[in-house]
Amino acid sequence: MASEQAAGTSGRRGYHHGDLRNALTEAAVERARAGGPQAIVLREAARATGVSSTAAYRHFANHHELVVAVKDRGLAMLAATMRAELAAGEPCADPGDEALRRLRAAGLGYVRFAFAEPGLFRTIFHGAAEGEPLIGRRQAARAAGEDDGHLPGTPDESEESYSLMSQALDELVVLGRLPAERREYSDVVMWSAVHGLSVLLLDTELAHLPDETKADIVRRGIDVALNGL
Amino acid sequence: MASEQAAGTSGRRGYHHGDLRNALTEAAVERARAGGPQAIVLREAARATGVSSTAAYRHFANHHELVVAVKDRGLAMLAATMRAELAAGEPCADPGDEALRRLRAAGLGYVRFAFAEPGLFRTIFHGAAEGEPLIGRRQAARAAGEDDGHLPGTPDESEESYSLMSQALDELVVLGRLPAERREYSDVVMWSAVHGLSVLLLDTELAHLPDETKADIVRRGIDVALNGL
DNA sequence: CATTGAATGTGCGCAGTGTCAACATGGGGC
DNA sequence: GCCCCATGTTGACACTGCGCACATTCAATG
Repeated sequence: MASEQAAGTSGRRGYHHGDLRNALTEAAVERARAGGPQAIVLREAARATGVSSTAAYRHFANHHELVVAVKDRGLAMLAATMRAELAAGEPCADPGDEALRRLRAAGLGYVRFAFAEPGLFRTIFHGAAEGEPLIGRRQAARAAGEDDGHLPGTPDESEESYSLMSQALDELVVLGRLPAERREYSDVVMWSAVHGLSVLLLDTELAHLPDETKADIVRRGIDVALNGL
Repeated sequence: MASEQAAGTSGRRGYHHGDLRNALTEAAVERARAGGPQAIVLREAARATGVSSTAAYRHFANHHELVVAVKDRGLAMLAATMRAELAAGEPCADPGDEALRRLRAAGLGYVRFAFAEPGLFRTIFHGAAEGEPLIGRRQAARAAGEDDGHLPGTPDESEESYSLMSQALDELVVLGRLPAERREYSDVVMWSAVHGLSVLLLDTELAHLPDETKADIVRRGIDVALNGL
């Protein structure tokens, strides 16, 4: 009866699937890529995986947990895109220029991901109405003991996409390219700049602009942020 | 049978309601304020208005149109908040300073609205998956003839929240506080800055920060944008 | 190796949603 | 005064998330 999934791929060995949670998540990711967070429907994911709807509830307490799983995947892909953007450009000789290049590349990677995977991007930032932890959920792994200079409430370092920008900013301070007193909140402001660009160019009439114009706007936006810092 | 609505308020005079579309929209706005876009449910709005669910389809082609109506109201309230913020501060003597003050106030008003009405704010920017006109839908009123320097795809002037910032920028150029060659895209960048701040401080763990910290971040963010321009 | 209990998957049912089709009503124009 | 059409109503369909009772399998234990 299992129509869609060929038993070959990480297959179900009989009655038990073997990796249902992952399979469901993957199916959900696929839907989210195509249709955004609204397209994540538990029953459909189950159907696509060739399993009954209620089976999903053995691996996710409710629909929302499925969405959270998709968010995590999206976050990982976002970080990967940013890392790729970092690696793409060639390093600058001067350490200060290099740190700046990395900051800019991180921001660009952020926006690029939003454009490349709008469905996932929208899914990542969705449904935060009830103060749920949207980013950096993996903090559970770290005991809540140490009191570093870490701004509480900020995405913790385990969230790579955030730390990529944050680290570059730290370097800029060390290298004297950014006055230390302006370091505070700079990470959040930088993040907010690229996020705002992404959202507006994606979910607004600005989305209808030709791609080159969008690219110009993004460049301008990032420049403004870097200048302003 | 009509349980909730007292027949007093703009009442139904018998079988026909008289102003159903508005009544439904208002009910929907109320739900959106409390629970964001997801809370806009057509049947509920009808129920709250004391009317059958399908009656709504005489005024809205589908659920989405109801949401659009709520968006429009939200947009109007956003503009009102920004205008209020403009009027709140006292004007500066120097025209240049004044234009700058207005730009800053407009941005601040934007963020303030997001904080004051998160549900509506989220509703305004929601579900743009299929290139729908999110902002400035009233453009239908204006024939598509004249070719001003208006960047096509940009929210048109009828969208007040946008034009408030745009006008302030124009004044800055006229008064020589902003080089003309940097004027292009400045509006979008400014908009994106305040939007990014709003979204992140609302739909992220940053939402858990104490209010004063958030205010600091917003100030910093706006300063960075203004500086960078 | 047989048994047994927990993990996993199935079927069925409930409440709630968006939407459509067929019918009822009543207010405004001839 | 009559008739038409905008407006509102009832009933139904397909779909969703989710809970409950039952079926099956896997793995550990005697």
